[in-house]
Amino acid sequence: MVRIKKEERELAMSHTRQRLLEAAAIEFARAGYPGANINTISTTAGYAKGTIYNYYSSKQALLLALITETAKQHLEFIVLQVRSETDLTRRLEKFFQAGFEFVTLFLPQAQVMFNTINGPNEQFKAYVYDSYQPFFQFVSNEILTPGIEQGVFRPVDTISMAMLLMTIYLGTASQLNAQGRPWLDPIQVARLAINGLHR
Amino acid sequence: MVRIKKEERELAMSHTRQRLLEAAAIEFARAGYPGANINTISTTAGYAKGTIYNYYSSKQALLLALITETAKQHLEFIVLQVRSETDLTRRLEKFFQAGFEFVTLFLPQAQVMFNTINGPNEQFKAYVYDSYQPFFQFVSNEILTPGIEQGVFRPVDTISMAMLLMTIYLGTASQLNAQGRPWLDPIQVARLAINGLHR
Amino acid sequence: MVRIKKEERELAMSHTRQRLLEAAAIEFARAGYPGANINTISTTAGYAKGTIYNYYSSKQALLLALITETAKQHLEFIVLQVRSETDLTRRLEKFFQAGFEFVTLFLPQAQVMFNTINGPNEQFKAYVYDSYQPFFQFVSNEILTPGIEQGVFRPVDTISMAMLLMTIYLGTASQLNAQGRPWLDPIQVARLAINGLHR
Amino acid sequence: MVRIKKEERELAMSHTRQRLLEAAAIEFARAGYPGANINTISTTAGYAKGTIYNYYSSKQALLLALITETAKQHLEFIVLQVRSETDLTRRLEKFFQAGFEFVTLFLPQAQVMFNTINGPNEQFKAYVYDSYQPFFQFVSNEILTPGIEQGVFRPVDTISMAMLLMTIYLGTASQLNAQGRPWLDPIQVARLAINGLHR
DNA sequence: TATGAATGAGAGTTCATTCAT
DNA sequence: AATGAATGAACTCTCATTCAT
Repeated sequence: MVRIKKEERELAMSHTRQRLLEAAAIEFARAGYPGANINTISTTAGYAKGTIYNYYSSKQALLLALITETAKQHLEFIVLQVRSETDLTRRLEKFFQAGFEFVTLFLPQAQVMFNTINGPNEQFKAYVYDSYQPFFQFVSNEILTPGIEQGVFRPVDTISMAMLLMTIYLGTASQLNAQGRPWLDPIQVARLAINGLHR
Repeated sequence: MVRIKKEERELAMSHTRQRLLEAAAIEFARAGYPGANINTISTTAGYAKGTIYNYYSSKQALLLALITETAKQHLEFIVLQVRSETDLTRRLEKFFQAGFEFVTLFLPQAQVMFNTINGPNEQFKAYVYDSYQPFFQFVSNEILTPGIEQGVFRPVDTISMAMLLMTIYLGTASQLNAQGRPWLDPIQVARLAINGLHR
Repeated sequence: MVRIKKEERELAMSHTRQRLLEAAAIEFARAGYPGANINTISTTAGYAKGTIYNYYSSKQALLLALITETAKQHLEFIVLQVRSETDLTRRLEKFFQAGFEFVTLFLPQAQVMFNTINGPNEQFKAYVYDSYQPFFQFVSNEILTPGIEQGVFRPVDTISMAMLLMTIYLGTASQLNAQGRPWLDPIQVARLAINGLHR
Repeated sequence: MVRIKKEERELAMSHTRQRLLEAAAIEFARAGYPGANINTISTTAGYAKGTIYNYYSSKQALLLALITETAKQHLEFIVLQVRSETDLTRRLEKFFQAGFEFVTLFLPQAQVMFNTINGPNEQFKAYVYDSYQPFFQFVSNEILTPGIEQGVFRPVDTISMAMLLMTIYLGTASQLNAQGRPWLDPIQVARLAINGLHR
């Protein structure tokens, strides 16, 4: 009895948490961290002002939770698609394609990441980098290193090149037109990177 | 007599204005627009809180003035160096080199531009784009178009490629290490772009 | 259950609102609109500075709410007493008497009205006039017009005479001695008006 | 030589003083004392911000000087016209007529007096009353007392009636329409007062 | 005498956070 | 678990006043 109630409660709380994170993404994207309004987040999620503090201890904690969550989704989303290719050049292409697709599908979340990583708050920036470590590892281990080994790519420092590719991806995908879509073509960006990497 | 006095005064005011802009760059870079503190800016510049309003009508006006000023300097700085080269490939390389150098020399100003262009405020973003129009024109007219005509570069849409290059430049140059220097090598970035552009 | 809670809350909020309006009257009366201090108002009402903005969106909104509220009370107070008389001359006398009594009973509110109507802010002045329209109507319809019809008063333009009487009332009742009481006798003022009106 | 220079200087200063007072009247009338802007006053007068402090030690001192000056002019203006009549009833009428005329001719100055006397600042109010003492004396001594002696007016307490008449005059003359003219007819107001006073 | 750049106290307002219900 | 009234620190901006020139 108690068990069931507990489970129900946890389910409900998890649901609330999700709604709050979604609302937080929208509001942080709209106004940036300092400009974001806690009240707006709660209201958008369908709750009252105070509710948010039952789930997150502060505005800052809310942002960090959102970053963690988004980084996880982001990695998962891209890894799945990239791994579906075996050809390394195709993988690189897919990396940019999937990346741009993620931006389109999870626009507010993506905007928050971009703004945070390009924003002035060093603490938040570092947190994003930490959260994206697996991402760098993935690009290095499953695209660049095997590509170099197979002689498809020029021999480069994989970690720093992974960072460069990530930077290019983030930089280009974050340039959005009025409809909130990237105005650069992922294929064009990918081709630039591929040409630059091919031996 | 009056003439000299007036000139002296204008010189002094211009000096004050410069100090305020410099301090504004530092503070806006440190904390972003919403987090920047007007009092800190004045104090950093060596003046009292109210003085800033003798020169700029609002915090927003101050930021816009800083953007205008920085864009002018930025363009001038890069154009001078790029034009010293005649070879188009070297020009592209120089573009990235000079760009990265500008970031190192005018770090706070550069950070403000990067943060603004990647920040959530659409009005400010548009203002930066407007201020950088001559920049796009320059890359298109004096690097890409002649390069394509001479057969050095692949035929591409020069305007959209100029934007892509700018985006890559901004994206990569804005990734700074703890010492405030770009942790990517401009030559590496330039080579990627050049390889991507060569026919 | 929820119903009761809601009602309780609304009651409490209404109470707070009243306290804030009372405090606002005192402070606006003490210092005038531009000189009034929001912090003082909140504190006088027993709340913190910010609380006021949970109820009124701005200092201006607070003043307008106070004017509306006071005009309503003022009209009600005077109408009730004037209507208790049937003789028109007595009604006019009662009008002044009740008016002066209102000033004594609701001194800060009355002072705010007087100061506002005589102050330099045209917007506020117009708002007061609008709020007092029922007042002019009342004096015209229930004192002057029937008085003229019964031959008690000289035939005059009732609306402009109503304004004149109001002006005299406001002008005389607003002259307060150090104890905050009108230093003119309402009866004396009324007699002047009555002699002036009698045929 | 020195003598002449001194005189010249005093003449110039007196001229400056006049212009400052005129500008002060306009600005105080426009915005009230707390809302009035010292800078605007100086500029309106054709001087720089600091100049005003060479003549008046503070904003408050400026207002008091303006009140003194205006009261003097006001009295002079009315006394002259009232004394041209010998009939006491005509004198009372003339009192209102001249008073309303003064408002029309010296609108900003008049508005400042009205606003000050009806405003919340007790110190300023008291200063106005002091400055108008000769006025009360004049009405009492040269209109009411002889009128009662000649049996033209009812026997009343002249001082308090003088105050009442002044209050009515101030109250009615201060109600200005959009063109800045009193919207009550001085003759109508005078007749009311006369009817009220006649035996 | 006139100037106007500099000052800084003080204002209205916002909003993250608390906590009693 | 959810609420929302209350809080008060912190912010941008205004403007009377000073004073070196």
